[in-house]
Amino acid sequence: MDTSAAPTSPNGQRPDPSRIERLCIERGLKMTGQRRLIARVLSEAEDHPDVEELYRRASALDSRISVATVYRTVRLLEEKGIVERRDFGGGRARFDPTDRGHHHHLIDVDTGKVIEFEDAEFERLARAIAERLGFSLIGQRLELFGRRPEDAPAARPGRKSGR
Amino acid sequence: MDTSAAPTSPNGQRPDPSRIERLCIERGLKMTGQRRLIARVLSEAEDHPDVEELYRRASALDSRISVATVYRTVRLLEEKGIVERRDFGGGRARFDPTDRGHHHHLIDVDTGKVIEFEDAEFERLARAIAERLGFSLIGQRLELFGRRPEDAPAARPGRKSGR
DNA sequence: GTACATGCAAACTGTTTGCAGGGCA
DNA sequence: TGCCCTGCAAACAGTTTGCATGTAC
Repeated sequence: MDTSAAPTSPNGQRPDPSRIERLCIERGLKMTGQRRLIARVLSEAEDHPDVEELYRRASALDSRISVATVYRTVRLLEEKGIVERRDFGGGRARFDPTDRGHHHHLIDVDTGKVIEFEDAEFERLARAIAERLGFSLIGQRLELFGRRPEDAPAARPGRKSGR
Repeated sequence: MDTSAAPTSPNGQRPDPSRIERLCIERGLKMTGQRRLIARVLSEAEDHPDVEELYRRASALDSRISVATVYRTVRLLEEKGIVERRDFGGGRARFDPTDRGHHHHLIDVDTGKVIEFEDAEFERLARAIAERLGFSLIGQRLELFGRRPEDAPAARPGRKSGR
């Protein structure tokens, strides 16, 4: 997509560290070529890729990487709080850099597209509900499934949650 | 848990159809011994069992059932809208009879226990958010993850659940 | 009687892990 | 240089499925 986004120093030096790479260094991770690669793919992603997709994109940039490494790296990043593991159904984990800020998702049931949103009132409400039940809120998961009123596809609310 | 809940006719006839079994019949499912068994286990469950747990409970009542059948039946019930598939993390699907009404879940991150709750304000808010984004709300998923404060006020047993 | 449900075990999918070799600090 | 990372493939867990047999309607 955005090949121009590969920042290279004037004389062919290593590209500038990506957003996520900088975070990795900050948290003291040893930066190998593979980790740098994954960091860059994640930095450039505007969606929520799963491991397979990360592997595909990383391989395209440099094929000397294996899925096992993607799994290990992604888990490491999760432990360091650099990405969050998401589950939108479909059985594969998807990943979301935390530095994009806290947000939730609305899934378009017709197209499968995922829209991010934030809502302060919801945050407040979630905390209030947890407290009402005698808990302090650690985390939350909110997903809305919606349909654009405009288009009227023949199909009924499809149930494509199969695995 | 509630073994006394096995309803038997005066003279040892077949137990009355369970809540879920009635729903199955309503939707035209062929009722075999195994399906009746699973229907009963689900009717009596007050938590959100996974397949393994359903299998365990069903086997205890009648060992002539296999996991494969539990998987197939549970999928069938989902297609018929009789149960909902849930994912509370941990990699196994858990099941929730729909006739218990619409509700959300708070998961105790320390014990794994699941507490059900409803909240009218949230329903309102969810619809409003979807509309704001240009969608009409089809479905939603809300899960809160919480921790009981150290000096826990030993919250009253509300609607408890989980495993 | 027939179409469909079941049990068994093998197949599949996503993910993790042991081991030998390689690379970063 | 030493420790950790990586690739490979085998191991795993949850779930699905093909086939022969059994059973509800």
